[in-house]
Amino acid sequence: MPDKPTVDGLEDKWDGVWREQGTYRFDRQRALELPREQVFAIDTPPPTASGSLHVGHVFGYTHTDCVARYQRMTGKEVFYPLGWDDNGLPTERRVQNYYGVRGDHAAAYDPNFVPPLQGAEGKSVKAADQVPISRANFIPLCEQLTVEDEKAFESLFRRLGLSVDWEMTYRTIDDRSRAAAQQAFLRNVERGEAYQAEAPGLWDVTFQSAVAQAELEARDYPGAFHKIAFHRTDGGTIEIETTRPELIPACVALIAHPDDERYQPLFGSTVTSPLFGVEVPVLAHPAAEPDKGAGIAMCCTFGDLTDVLWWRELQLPIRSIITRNGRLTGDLPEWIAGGPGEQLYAEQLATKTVHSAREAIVAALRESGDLIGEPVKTQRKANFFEKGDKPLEIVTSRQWYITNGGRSEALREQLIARGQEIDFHPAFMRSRYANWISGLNGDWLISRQRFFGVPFPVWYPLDEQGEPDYTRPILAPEASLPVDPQSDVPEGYTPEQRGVPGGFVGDPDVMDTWATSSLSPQIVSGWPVTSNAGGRNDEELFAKIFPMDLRPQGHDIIRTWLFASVVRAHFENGSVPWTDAAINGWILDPDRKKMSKSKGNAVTPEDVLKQHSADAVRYWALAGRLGADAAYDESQMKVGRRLAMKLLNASKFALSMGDPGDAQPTEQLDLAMLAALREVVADATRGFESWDYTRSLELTEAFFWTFCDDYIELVKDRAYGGQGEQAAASAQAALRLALRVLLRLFAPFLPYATEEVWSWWQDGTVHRQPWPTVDELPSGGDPRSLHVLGEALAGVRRAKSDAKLGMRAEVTAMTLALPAADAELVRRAEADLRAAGKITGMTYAEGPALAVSEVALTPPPPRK
RNA sequence: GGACGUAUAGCUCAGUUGGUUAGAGCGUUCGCUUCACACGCGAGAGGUCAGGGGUUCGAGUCCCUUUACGUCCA
Repeated sequence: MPDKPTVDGLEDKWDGVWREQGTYRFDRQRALELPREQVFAIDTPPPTASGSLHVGHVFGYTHTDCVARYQRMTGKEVFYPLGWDDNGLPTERRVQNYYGVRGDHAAAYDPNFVPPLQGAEGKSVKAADQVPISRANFIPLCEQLTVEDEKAFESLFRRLGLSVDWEMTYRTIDDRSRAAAQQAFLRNVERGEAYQAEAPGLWDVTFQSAVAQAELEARDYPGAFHKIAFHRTDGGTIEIETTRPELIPACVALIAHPDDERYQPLFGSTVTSPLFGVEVPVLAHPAAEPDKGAGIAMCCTFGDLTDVLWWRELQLPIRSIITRNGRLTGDLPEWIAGGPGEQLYAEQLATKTVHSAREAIVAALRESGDLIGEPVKTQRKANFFEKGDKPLEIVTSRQWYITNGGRSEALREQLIARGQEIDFHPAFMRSRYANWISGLNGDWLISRQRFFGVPFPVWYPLDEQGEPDYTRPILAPEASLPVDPQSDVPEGYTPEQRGVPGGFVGDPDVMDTWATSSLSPQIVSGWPVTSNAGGRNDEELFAKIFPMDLRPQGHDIIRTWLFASVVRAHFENGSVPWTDAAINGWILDPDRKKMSKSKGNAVTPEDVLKQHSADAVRYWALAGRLGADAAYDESQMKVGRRLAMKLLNASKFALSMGDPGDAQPTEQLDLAMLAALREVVADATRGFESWDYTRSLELTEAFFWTFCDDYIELVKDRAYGGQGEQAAASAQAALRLALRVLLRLFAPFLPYATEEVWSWWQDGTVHRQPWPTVDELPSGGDPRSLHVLGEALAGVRRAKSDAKLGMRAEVTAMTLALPAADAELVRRAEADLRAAGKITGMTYAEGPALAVSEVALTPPPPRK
């Protein structure tokens, strides 16, 4: 037992011990032998290991750890792995900045490639200065850097005290994950749940990739309404308002609401577009908004998602002019060729950016007189990729999709019903899930034209002209997974046939990262992958723990990770992936804004942990309730640190009173304190069982302060022997009994301080002790006794405080007024009260409520 | 425009099936070297429970409504 205990340094000491002793190791054999309800399996979010963590991460992970620790102490075998979501765009971007490179599908492989930079941070390298390199050169850099980042993350999570089994980590890009993602995909294809389609989709010009609905973010974007005249055959005009005049050459129809009387006479007629003279129909569709602009809109294929809807539902032709690089197509569109706008298009629009094309068109409209008035500036809502900063375009391309209910009422209902099988904590989070499904407008687009991800296990045969035949995809056999179609060769072909007529070509795309991470329950639980890549198939374990117990995650990814996981388990396993979902809130900075690295308001957890200690940071995190956003608040960490310090000091003091051997508590006050603790044990357990562990912490903490401030103060004289040996033994026994229970109640919250104290006088780790039960504590006491004695002591303290004297002042006389029943409780512990209050003279009086009066005080002698 | 959530002390938050005088911590004020802790201890001040209406013997809590804020969707 140290002389001056401190929380500093406990992390290094105990993390090492826990690692060495395998304190948190998952015992597979025991799990298999136990009944299912005695196993607790957690599907932890794999963090994106790109760059540094911020305190927002610490928040959610601490909550999960607290639950894991509690469940472990109740005797369950806790399955608590952790993975790294290393594939995907965040990693690519970090690699680009770190090494000063950029993936380029057109670049050739360089076997002797050395990156121009090592360890650059942030945006110190301009995009234009990044060296374009081949996919084959780019991937190894991603591999290298993520491994480094993951080490830093693990070390931080260990320091935080996460009780995960660090021997069960996985990466979403490792062999097993890739094989699992590919196998699940192939089965989706076989069952008709995945398909490829040539269809209009959202496209990020900057990242050169398709984007899914779940990755959208609507943002305000400056624009201007242009009032533009379309020409009727009778010589009149129809005026429309648009923020995207550059799309006039792509116009396929004008559309108004069917009930709009202004346009009803025109439905079915045709008009011609200004400048280009293309004839387009005037049609009716309920998605047109009568009170927006002129109430009639031009439909272009494709300006936005409404255009896609119209195109699909009204069977309109495709007149696409925006290409993947965000510029207008360089080929003269056939519907413009030979018309009045041919020259305009060829000379001023072809290959131009959207921005320059708009300027050219507006100038031409002004000249032709088809621009009515001047453009009016406005803020329009535009769709952005959540990680991008240019509005998304819609381009038509061939992509893979997984059905998710967006185009099937029946599937939508099934998936919403799956949500009913999951207990959400808090329960209202289920409506986020159901709302998202109800609002889906298409299937899940999973192709990404990126580099660092899981490739599609698919090739396409090439015909005599060297064009791929997408109708006959060559699927990799399950036993061969994982495959990379860029380097692996499909059965029946030779490497020389790659890219030549009559040969084959690999699908160049990778999957959306959610298409892999949505399988995390299967990946971690041992779901058998036919090839057993990575050697971690475990059919027995999978049968035991799937569906898992708990999915903890943030509310912002209900629409992505949670939903996608339910979709995959629904298809592959015909069940939910887990029975409970615990949804944590965000960390807000003091201005109530979400803390995030990109906003520059994030605090790095390394410094915070060092400054306040892991227990302190955990205390802050665990004081935030499930589902509620929490303010970043270092003052709460200071409180946590104070609590951990108090636990060390009070425990040291209590233990220093002496070891009573086999003696049992007999004194009334001791039994009263233990009876109060019985209630705390019952309530704290109830808190955990109802997913309200914050309440358990509050209850335990409140009791602990009473224990320190009142109980210890009241009994310390007696415990030192002031009332004889037997009375001392009772106090000593009660102190140790209480401590043994308190340490276990605190263990899920403050793993370091509790383990430290436990080690002073007990064997083994506190984290493998059984969760306390009321039966461990004697039931004979009256909890009210501790309360009344505490009140009486407070009265004495108040008198001294009012007299501006120290607590060492002697009370030579006082009157204690209180109800008779309470007086009896005080009398039975009067010696304890006298000693704690330094009371040498006191008399009792009858009164309705406890009150201390007529106090005579003698100041303490000055100390030398 | 729709869905969900939030509104209680200067700040961060509790407040159970409706039931005494609405609680805690931080901060603040005053005091105290007290033989575990000054990273400490003791005491005090501080609230029209967002506004309005209703149900009830009784409302912070239930119902209606208004307002503000947050998130997601359109």
